[in-house]
Amino acid sequence: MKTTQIGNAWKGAERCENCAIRHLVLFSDLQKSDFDQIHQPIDDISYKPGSIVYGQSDHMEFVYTIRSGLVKLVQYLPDGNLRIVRILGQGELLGIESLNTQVAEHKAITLDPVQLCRIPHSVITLLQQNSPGIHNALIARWQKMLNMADLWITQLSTGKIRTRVSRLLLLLSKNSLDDTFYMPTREDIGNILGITTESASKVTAEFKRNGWLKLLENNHAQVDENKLEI
Amino acid sequence: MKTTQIGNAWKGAERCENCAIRHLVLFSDLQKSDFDQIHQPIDDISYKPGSIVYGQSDHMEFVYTIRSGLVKLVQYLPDGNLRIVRILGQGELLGIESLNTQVAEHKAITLDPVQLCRIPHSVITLLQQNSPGIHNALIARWQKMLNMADLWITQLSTGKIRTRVSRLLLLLSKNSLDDTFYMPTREDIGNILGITTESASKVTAEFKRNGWLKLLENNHAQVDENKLEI
DNA sequence: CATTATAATTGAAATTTTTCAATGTAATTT
DNA sequence: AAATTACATTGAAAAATTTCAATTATAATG
Repeated sequence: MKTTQIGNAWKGAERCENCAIRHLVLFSDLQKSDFDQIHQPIDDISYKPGSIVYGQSDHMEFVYTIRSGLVKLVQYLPDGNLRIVRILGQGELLGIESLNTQVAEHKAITLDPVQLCRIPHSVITLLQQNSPGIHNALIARWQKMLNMADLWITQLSTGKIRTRVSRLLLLLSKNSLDDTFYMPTREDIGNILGITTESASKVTAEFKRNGWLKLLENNHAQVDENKLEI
Repeated sequence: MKTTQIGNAWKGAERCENCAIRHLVLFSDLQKSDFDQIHQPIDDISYKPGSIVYGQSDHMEFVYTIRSGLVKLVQYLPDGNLRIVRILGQGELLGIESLNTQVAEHKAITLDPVQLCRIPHSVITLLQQNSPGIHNALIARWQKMLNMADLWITQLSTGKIRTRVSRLLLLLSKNSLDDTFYMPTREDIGNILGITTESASKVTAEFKRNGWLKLLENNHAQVDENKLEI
């Protein structure tokens, strides 16, 4: 975990102001004067694949903007079982729920090399008082999260396994910028769909045999969207 | 569908101000001066069980506060299949997502006799500009929705059917104010859990035979929480 | 109250999914 | 490059779930 301080007590958030992906993040609507209010350091942190950003029930003092990479949100059942409830990517906010409760609802684990900006709760609170634009940015994130959660229920937890694996791969493919996408491990596919690792493997192996799914370097893959959509 | 106008162009929202469940609804934090800004009518509407409040993809100009009763949110898959993604009760907001997009993400159907307050989007927009308290009230609803959605994924879409039916009944029971709760039809249980009506029936019938579930008048029921928790 | 319609239950067979154990493959370390 | 480790695949049997068809119970209606 490598940390670079983006702003600090005297420099404020000038680097946020000029951030290459600012249009994608929470601060897109802010003005220069808004940035001048920020006096807490906003750190830019790099994570290796498989790193735990925070754990379920952790006390939280930060939220995290994803600059690049993918993060899975995992939730545990009382019996120790778990389910992956979302996968978040660039521009999305980790730990948004902790702004109100100070507690993380999920465990957040990086899937690939990830860069996050760590924003203190106090920065958000301050902006909420003085920079009304931040509200819409936050609500937009809530809305996106809820849409994704509903999609998880409707598309990924309903129907036969083959259908659900198809829907997941299509989703990953269509959300990707190029024609390849991050291919989760079979275990993760299982935990996304609520099925066993073996069942996930049987279906993905079948798709590969059919030529509908091609595995590439670096945990990436490519699908024939037309074939899977049937 | 019986409508009573709560406020109107000249009376404003004085009845909202004195609403018996105001502490539970979106307007809990508002001051007298806030209510004085409201000049659009807020109607109080009664629905019979099984009424459609709005449909998926409907153009929306209102959100709805639940004064009493239960409402299910249904989402359709492209193939015509459907899933119930949430059940909402007193104090919760229907159509919150339409505040940003003007479009309903779900079909909303009443489960029992329901009373709703229909609030024009314009009222919320106005309050967002002048009454900062409304933001927290809205965010609290987003957060509750997302918690419920995650719970639906983790608890209700994971595991064997018997476990999932147990979890659902426990959830309904624990969210209820008294020791009875609204018992969904077996078809609805199926659409909540993503299983067939028959499977839902087989398990609930078994619970009844075991004496763990008792059906009462009026689509209500009671469970032995200790037995189901095993 | 009798009738009709709707919802719930049940059982047996078919299908799907999991389980368990073994093997194959790929990536990483020594 | 060999050894080790982790991940992926496969097959057969067991278990869970769906399907389909029939029956029973409950609610709604004239």
